[in-house]
Amino acid sequence: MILHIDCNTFYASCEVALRPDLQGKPVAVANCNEAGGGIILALTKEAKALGLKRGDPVFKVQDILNLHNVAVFPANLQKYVDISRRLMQVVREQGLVLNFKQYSVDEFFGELPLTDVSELRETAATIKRHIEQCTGVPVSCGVSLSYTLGKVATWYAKHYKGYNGVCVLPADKIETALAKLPIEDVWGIGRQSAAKLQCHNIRTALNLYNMQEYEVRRMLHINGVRTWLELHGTPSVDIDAPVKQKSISHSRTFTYMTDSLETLRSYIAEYSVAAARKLRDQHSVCLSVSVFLSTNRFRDDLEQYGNYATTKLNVASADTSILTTAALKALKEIYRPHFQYKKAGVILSDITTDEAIQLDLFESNPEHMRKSERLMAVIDELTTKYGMDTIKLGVQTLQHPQPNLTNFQPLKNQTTNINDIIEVK
DNA sequence: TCTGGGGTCCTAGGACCC
DNA sequence: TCTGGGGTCCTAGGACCC
Repeated sequence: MILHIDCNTFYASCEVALRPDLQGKPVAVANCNEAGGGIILALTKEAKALGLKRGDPVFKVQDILNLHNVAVFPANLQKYVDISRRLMQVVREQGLVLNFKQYSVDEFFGELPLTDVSELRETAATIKRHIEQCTGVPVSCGVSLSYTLGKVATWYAKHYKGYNGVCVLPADKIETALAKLPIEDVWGIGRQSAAKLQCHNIRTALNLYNMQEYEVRRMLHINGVRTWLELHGTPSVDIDAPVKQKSISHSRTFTYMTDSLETLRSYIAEYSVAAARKLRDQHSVCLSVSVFLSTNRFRDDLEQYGNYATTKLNVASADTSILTTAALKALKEIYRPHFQYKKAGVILSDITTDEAIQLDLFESNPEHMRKSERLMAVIDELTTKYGMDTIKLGVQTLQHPQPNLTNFQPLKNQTTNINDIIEVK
């Protein structure tokens, strides 16, 4: 049987786990620590009770946040990744789950070599307790015949209190469970597919389950068929994460609109530096550097413009200055004066491993490449040890404002910085 | 529904080959 | 002049996920 584990309000739970004094209090995590305007990413149930919702723009709910003194944390992905790694580790050490894999930062799949329903439920409950004790993060568990059905079981574990966070869905209960599940809550059925299906009066997961395979294929193509097979108990989705990412991007929505090329150059340089670092961290190089720009899509009183361009490199690289130069060249191609820009980003693609770089017949200089590698290694070491601001390109000139919140929490790296470590008295 | 960010895979159509 | 058949590769756009 497939086990699915989903962390409850993961980002918020991580912050509370490292700040026990906030247990039972309203806590929000928002991505408002950098240049972005920011939206709410995660909320504890106490914060949800105030009417706050995931996706709310921070500026719109600022009054509620301040009135109820909600603790707002800037999103700190590295910390959440560390805690999810710890979760992986404690489950593997416990040894009850086979083939335990990470699907996303807060979701996991594995296999339980059991058939008896009550045994499955007890084992899943044991795993849940162990995770919560070792990480401080509450989780929900679902067990069934396939990945999608495992997620269906977890949906029940979360939506019905009586399950206490653990739901086992055996073969003879599948149809009953699918009958109460809205079609748009099925994993793999997004907004577009849900709308299409609803036009054909397919409103629940059971309606989809009862369709013929060829009908599903015609409407939703191969991925729809995979979901359909999963609902019928045949594991068909690939949950194995690729070893290396095939594209790496870094983008932000700016706090203020700007029409200045100099400002945009500074943003694009900063995003290139960040993307190049991610590229080196996975020991890759890239051949394509793309840049995109757009105006504020929510301001219909202003003229809209959006575009992107790609610079192809002759030799694959992960050198910050080479990638930044390429990005600035692409920016120059698409920049038009007199527009108010709100968002920009850099995307690195055509990624390959840094172990076998195809040289350019005429232009490559192995000596330069060795120097570049050493320089990047030194920069990465410095910024890891002393912070990202330690050494910068000349074109990076930006300062970032802080949001205007009474209970805004300082960025703390309890999992990586000895000075931020949690104190136990 | 709406002031995020970062990914993946699939499909259709065009350009090209023999 | 005659209205084939069988491929590959690339790209943009769309759909999905967290």
